[in-house]
Amino acid sequence: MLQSEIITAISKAFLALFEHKLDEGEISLQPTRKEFDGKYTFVIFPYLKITKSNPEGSGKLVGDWLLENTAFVSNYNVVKGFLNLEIADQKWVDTLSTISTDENFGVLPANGKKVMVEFSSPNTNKPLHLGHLRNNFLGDSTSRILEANGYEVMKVNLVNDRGIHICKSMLAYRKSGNNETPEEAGVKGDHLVGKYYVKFDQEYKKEIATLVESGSDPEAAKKEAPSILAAQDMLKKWEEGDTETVALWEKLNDWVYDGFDQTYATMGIQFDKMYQESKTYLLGKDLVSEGLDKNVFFKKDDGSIWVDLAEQGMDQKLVQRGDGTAVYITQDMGTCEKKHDDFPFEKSVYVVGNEQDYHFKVLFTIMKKLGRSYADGLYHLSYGMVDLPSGKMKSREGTVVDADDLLQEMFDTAEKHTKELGKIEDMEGEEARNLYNMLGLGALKYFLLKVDPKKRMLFNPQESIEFQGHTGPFIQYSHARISAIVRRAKTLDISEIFDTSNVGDLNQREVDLIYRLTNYVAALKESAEEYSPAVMAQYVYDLSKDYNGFYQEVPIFKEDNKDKLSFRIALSAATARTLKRGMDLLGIDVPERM
RNA sequence: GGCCCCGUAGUUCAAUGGAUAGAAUAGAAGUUUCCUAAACUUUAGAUGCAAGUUCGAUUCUUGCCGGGGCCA
Repeated sequence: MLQSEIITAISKAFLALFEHKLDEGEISLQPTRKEFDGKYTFVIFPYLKITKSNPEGSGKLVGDWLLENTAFVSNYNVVKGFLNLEIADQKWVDTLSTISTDENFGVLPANGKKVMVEFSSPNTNKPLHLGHLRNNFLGDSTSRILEANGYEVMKVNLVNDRGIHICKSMLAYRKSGNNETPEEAGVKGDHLVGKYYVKFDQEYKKEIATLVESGSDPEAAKKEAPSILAAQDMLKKWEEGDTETVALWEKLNDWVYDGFDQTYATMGIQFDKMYQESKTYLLGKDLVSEGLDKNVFFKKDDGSIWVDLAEQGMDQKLVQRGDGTAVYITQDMGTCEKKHDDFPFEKSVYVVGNEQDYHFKVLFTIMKKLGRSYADGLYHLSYGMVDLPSGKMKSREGTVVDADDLLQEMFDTAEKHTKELGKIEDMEGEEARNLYNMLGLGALKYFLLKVDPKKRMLFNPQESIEFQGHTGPFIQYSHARISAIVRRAKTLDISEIFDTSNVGDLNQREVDLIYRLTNYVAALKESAEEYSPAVMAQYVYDLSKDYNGFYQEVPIFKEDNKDKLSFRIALSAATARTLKRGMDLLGIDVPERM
């Protein structure tokens, strides 16, 4: 809004002054640094060839033009090549008025484009862990941001429900499970199945040790151990459709799905569509023959089929084995095609860890070589691993943080903190419980989302449950405080909630805060571009911080501030709404009071 | 061995090639007649090393060092 008006004006200035058409896309404004006067800064250095003048002279020309030809630039100064613009108070007031009255502020109109977001992608042999949480929150938040940017979004979850890993759980269960059910065991279904996965691995390791003791080569022992042979045999049976095997598989998978459903519900995450690998793993073979026909792929002497990606700076990549069986990338090709058939997207985002960077690079290149028009819209939202202070998480070594346990711990901590503060003694059971969950989940989501997705991050359990500083609860608390002001304002007799005749001169804090509010749309767009909730997280945090500082300096209901009461209430209301909107894009609820 | 990602205050994170590298937290010192002190204010503290590109480099290029990942 305001930024784009300034950019348009600068573009006009260049046309008028230098007879040069400056594309609005290439003009960028930045916030003026605190130590200088002004609100927006236009850096003139890059345009000196166009202005054919020195930085100071060029800045003065543009500044003078803006001063004369716009109503909103009230003053300017030039320091070296930086043109600092000051904005008229009335413009800030008008801007706030727009934010306060526009019900759809910060939601861009539908653009008619479809985008699919795939995330979560759990395996059905064990429960969700901390790494999945980063994935889920990123996928969910990205979906919300894309939606707010006008896209029609479909959230999908491709469940890895087949393969050798699930056979391992099945084997161990059949051997020592005594047909126990999750109800009997008193645990969630996914945890029960995970238990047998661990059991299998213990047994398997013992067998290897025995074999090595009796003189086997360690590598060979891994392949010859009875357990692994049995698992492979079971996988074969499953693929052949053996009734008993499939029945066991279905039973265990159903339990796991039940468990996942509970966890997703706790996290507040839903999907529009589920894909199962058991139904998609045979896809892609027709694409292999298509690729052969089009000479995109080639066949080696042993019958195996490859693609040569040397042109793209990669190696040759196997797409089908000599015996005609598919490899991992084959089914991904097929699934990609199927997803597009189901939902003709312009963009498709895969939220998958960065250990698969190369895999997706290859996949997208192949789809492009096969001539798929949508291939340019394929995007791998790659994210780094979550480390613990003790080091890397390894499921086999039991150093994982279980998602359900962690969530519960967050809720418990929120309850403990809240009770210690003794603030909500008037809240009843249900309401208080909701608040604890809102706070615990908010703390966790914010902690995982505020970091640039592509970076590896450190998860410190102690810090994640902090409620002070750069955290979700800090923002939630700010929202609750502002809500209290708005509530109280309603009990006062204020004829006009936003009376512009009563504004007078704006102080610095007020301008800063409106300035911050206007950045919301910019943060929204930037997030969609980068698929980065981190940008939005930073935005809401800065807004909260500014508001708290504002209130400290300009208490709203203090006697000597009465003249601007309605204006400040409008400012508070707009801040609360924008905070809520931003937090919604992160998938974090904000309380009205806490 | 080949390719990819990451190295910023004690710690965890920021910074479209822009001005004196921002926050938070831990440390030091303060603030409550006014919304809800889960707050606010002040203070000290950092770009792995070495070159190059240019008006200007945390950012781009190259080499080295360190951490992680992928491919046989």
